[in-house]
Amino acid sequence: MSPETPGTPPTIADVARLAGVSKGAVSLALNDKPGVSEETRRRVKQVAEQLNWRPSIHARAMLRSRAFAVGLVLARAPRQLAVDPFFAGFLGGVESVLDGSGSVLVLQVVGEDAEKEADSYRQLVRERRIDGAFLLDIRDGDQRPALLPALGLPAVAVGPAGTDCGQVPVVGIRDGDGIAAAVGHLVELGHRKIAFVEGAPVYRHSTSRLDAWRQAMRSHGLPADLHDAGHFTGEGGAAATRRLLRRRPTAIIYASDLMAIAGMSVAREAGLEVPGDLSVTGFDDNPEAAHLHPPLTTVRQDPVAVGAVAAELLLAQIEGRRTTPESPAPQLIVRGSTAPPSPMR
Amino acid sequence: MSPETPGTPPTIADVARLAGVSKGAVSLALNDKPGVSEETRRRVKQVAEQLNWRPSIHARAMLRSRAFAVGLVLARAPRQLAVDPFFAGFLGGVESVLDGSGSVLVLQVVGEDAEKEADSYRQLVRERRIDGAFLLDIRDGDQRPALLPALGLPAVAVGPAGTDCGQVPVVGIRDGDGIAAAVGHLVELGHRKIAFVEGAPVYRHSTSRLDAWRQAMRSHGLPADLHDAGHFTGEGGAAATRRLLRRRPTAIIYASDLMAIAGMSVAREAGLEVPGDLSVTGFDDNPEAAHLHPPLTTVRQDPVAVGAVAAELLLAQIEGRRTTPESPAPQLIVRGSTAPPSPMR
DNA sequence: TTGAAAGCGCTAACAA
DNA sequence: TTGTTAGCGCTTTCAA
Repeated sequence: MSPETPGTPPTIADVARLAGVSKGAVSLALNDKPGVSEETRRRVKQVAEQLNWRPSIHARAMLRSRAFAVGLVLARAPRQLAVDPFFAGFLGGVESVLDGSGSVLVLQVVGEDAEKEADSYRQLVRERRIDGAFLLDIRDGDQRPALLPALGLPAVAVGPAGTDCGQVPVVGIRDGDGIAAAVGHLVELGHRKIAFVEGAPVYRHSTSRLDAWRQAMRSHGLPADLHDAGHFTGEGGAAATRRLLRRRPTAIIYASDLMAIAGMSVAREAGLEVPGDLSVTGFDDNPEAAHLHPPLTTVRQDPVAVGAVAAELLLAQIEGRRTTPESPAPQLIVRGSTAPPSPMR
Repeated sequence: MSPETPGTPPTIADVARLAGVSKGAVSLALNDKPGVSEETRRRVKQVAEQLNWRPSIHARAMLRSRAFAVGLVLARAPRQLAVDPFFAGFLGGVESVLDGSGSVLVLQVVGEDAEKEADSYRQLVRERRIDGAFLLDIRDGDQRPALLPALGLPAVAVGPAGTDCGQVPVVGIRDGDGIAAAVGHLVELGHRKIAFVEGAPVYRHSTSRLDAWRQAMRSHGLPADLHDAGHFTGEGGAAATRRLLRRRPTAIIYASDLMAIAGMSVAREAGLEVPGDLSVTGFDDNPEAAHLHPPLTTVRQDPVAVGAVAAELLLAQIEGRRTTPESPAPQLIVRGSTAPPSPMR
């Protein structure tokens, strides 16, 4: 391994001196621009390699007015972040694309405060810290789809397919297809009283799942009247389940695994067997889902792919390229928490 | 709300011109340095406010050779990230401190490859992108405690209390106390055959929990022979449980909630009641833990506090200040998955 | 093909 | 108390 170089990192002047050329020549040589002989280019590259030199990101940023960084601002309480396996996968996908691109990710977590969130974006722009931004957790009446273009900041939104974000392109998540698959699966098993526990109505990815459930129910000729909000929390999911159970559904579709897990416990405490007396489906395919008792039937998205697509799209926008990204379809994972309804009920 | 300013952001020259002073005066005025009259300072500040001006981070970075950013490089597969509520809380805590500091967080996720991880740090330093870094997931034979100081990069490690990271200060997580509390709780209930499922032995936070279990068992005069590795995954936890169950423990302590959840399912499939025939404890207090059936007795850390302490320490180190951070104690949350052992077994 | 020089936006040392 | 100026490390003219 090369020896580490503590203290001041080498500058372009060091490279130039050692290669016996001017700073300008070094720049041309290393950026593969014409105006320098092959021989010189080779020597310069070798010296740069040997010195372990990289251009200072700040010096480059001053010239090109590019920060070589993209931003992700999240208005969520840490606890709400922990709940969400989508986020971790998304990050991984983003990084996989950023990796070779020369840009890095600047992450800010600001708690549930839309105003602080907007200020974060403003400040990142004013300080020229980022060249573009991701827009997650699109809300009802969200100001960001207007704010980011107004700031002159390229942006990519991630949300349910069909979401309108004005000038901001959207990587469409096909949550709806996942919910429809869950409804179809349950109908096929013979269920007719299929309830739905939505998340937090302020989020588009919550309302879109509710809408998808409604539409799927209607398309099967079933009433879409049994639903309640669980706010994506365990407590909320449990409370919604308690209320819904009074109306005797034979199956409940939850907009998240966490709520489904809480719901299963409530059902069991009410003396119902899962899936014998009540079928349950979740959403997300948390790591726990496959290892519950019974294992949870759920919808698996591919957050890594979504992150990669979003990052690809954002970089393309920043660099003025065009791409037509494909966003992956969700998948229904059928496990043990769904079964035909009991004839008793 | 102030109108957004698309296009080129204002520079210090714009502020100077509008305020009718020189650029130098603007700099002094806004950084609250002496050498400028109160009257001028007031006017300059007002103009800056009105123009919505912030100094370019890159220009400042060139002068002070500071990037006003700190780095966090994570060598984990996205799936392994999703499993871990600690990480999300830690991020939240870090951000809460960074928020008012003028620094931001640069995050890199590189997959499980120690060499890529090291290269990430090297590159961030060479490009002068960060002023300091966090060191998480300390492993056996980890090269980073040597690498980061060699790169001249201030760093703060986060790991089990007592971990030696050479020149890198460690924010000690007192996992051991949590495990000891779990053992104590079970012993008090009357258990004597208490097994332990560790995580992935390569991580210090895995071995430290195993060691804590051993030591606690011995201190109660019990043998510490029933243990197995579950690698922090659901599959691993299930497999370890199957093996351990043959040796008829009355309780199993798991090094993570995910493994505990998988273990409970395995026990139930083997015809054992939890907690009637087998008591179970987890670690992390995942959002699901309280909503399982039965709810899981587990150890809760305070990852938000840990993140805040680590960030505080890192900033202090970068700025040459001294602090003596306190790291919070973990807490045993007793729920329904633990009970006195059945007299039958 | 090469070298010298200007300038990106800012701070700090200087002179007025 | 002020305004001027020299750079920080780099890219990009422009001359040689």
